[in-house]
Amino acid sequence: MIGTELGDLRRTHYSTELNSLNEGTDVTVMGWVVTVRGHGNIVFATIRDKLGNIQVITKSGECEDDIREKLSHLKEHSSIAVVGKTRKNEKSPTGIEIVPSEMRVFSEVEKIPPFEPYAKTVKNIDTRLEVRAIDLRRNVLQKIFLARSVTLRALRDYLGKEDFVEVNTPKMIATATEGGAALFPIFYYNKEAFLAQSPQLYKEQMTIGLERVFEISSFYRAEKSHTGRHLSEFTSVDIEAAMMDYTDVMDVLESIVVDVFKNTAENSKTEQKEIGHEIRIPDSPFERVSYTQALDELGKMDIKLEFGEDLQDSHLRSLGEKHPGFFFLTDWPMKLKPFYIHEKDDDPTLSRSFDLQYGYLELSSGGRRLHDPEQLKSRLKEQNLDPTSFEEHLKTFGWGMPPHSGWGMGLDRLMTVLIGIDNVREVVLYPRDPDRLKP
RNA sequence: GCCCUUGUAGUAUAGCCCGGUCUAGAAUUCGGCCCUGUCACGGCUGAGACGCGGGUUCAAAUCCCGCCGAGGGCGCCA
Repeated sequence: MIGTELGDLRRTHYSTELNSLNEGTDVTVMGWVVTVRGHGNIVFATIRDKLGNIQVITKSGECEDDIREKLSHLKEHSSIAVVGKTRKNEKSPTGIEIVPSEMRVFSEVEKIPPFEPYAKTVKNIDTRLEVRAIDLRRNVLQKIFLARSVTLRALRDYLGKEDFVEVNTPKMIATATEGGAALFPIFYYNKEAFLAQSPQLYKEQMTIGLERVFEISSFYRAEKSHTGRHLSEFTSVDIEAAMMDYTDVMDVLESIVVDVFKNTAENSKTEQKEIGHEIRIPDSPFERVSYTQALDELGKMDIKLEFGEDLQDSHLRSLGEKHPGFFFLTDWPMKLKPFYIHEKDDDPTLSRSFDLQYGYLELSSGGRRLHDPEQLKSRLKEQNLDPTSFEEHLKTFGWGMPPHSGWGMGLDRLMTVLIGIDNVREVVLYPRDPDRLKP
């Protein structure tokens, strides 16, 4: 019997659950055709679902001829259900196979797919992104996003244990004059508005009531960056904590990174195998290198920089070679840091700030924030920002803003490090960059 | 914004440097036929491509120019 509708039919087992069943058990599996191998009077097909593959065998005399006939012409990626009995057979790839008594073809492939479902590597990332949904059906991609899911859970678990409250801040904002990265303008009824590039101001305000907050969300930067580590829409992990100095949140960052690596390593064993990368748990504590030390180290490599100069990508690459793996770059000059960063007590030209590096790759940056509104106002002026644009933000500081610190970490970059891939687009479902808005 | 690389069937590629051998080759995919234990089955057979527009030349996939597309790097990056 061959049908086309789901009707009352439901899956009874996933492919990987069949091995524990007795021979002759009635099962219904649902999934997608991977390959069909015809031999005239005997036709094999491999069906995949989200957990794995299972072989279907249609042999003349064992199974209706029209099922065998139909199956032999199904194209890869077709979505089907097979109802039948299990049979153990050593010649089957998984030791068990299904002899069908009924088949339903939900959706038959008409167009030729751009690549085979079993393909491990397809060179052209653009071809894949054009048909991302099909791309994501490939094993490797499935495993990457399963690992990402494990990582997200580990982050939430850890921060929850440390009494951080998960919050959701607005992504549509009114202020455009925060300096730094360019914002995406949007229409907000009859007003101009922007997509948020960070939860910075909101998460700071939240420390008044909730003390410790975190957010994992998408943010937007209209920078025309063409690199393997920038996206126009990216996922950021942000925390902000009252009554903590920057060294305290560095400790949080260090242990959450180690914890996430440990957790993801343990809970994605099959994923790592499929991806072909073994997650290594980093040694802690991470090395802490001050900006001033970094200048010295670069000087010894014949790279002369004046105090106050920003570290270019090439400089970070040199530092990254000297400090492979994770390390903190701390105590940056005030002038290189945003207006809300707190200076050091013993040297007001230096800030209580840090970046977390993985080699040359910047994973996170954070620091101690100013909580005195007057200081904030004068810092805004120093950086040629208009304090009136920040009135909404500043007024909250008049009601008992505590000392606080925090950081933001790029989740997509963290995933590339975890998985050992060098392009963030591989670890984002539908990446957005200056040249790609679809699909 | 700047720089480098690149564009050949559905896909991934050979050919390009050094123009004629290209009627553009092999793989996979797709169509047809054969096959009762395959497993990316196999065999036979058929179909399918030089991004677009100019130029050089007796002759252009091949050399030159422009456009378009793609990849990467730099810069930018609360």
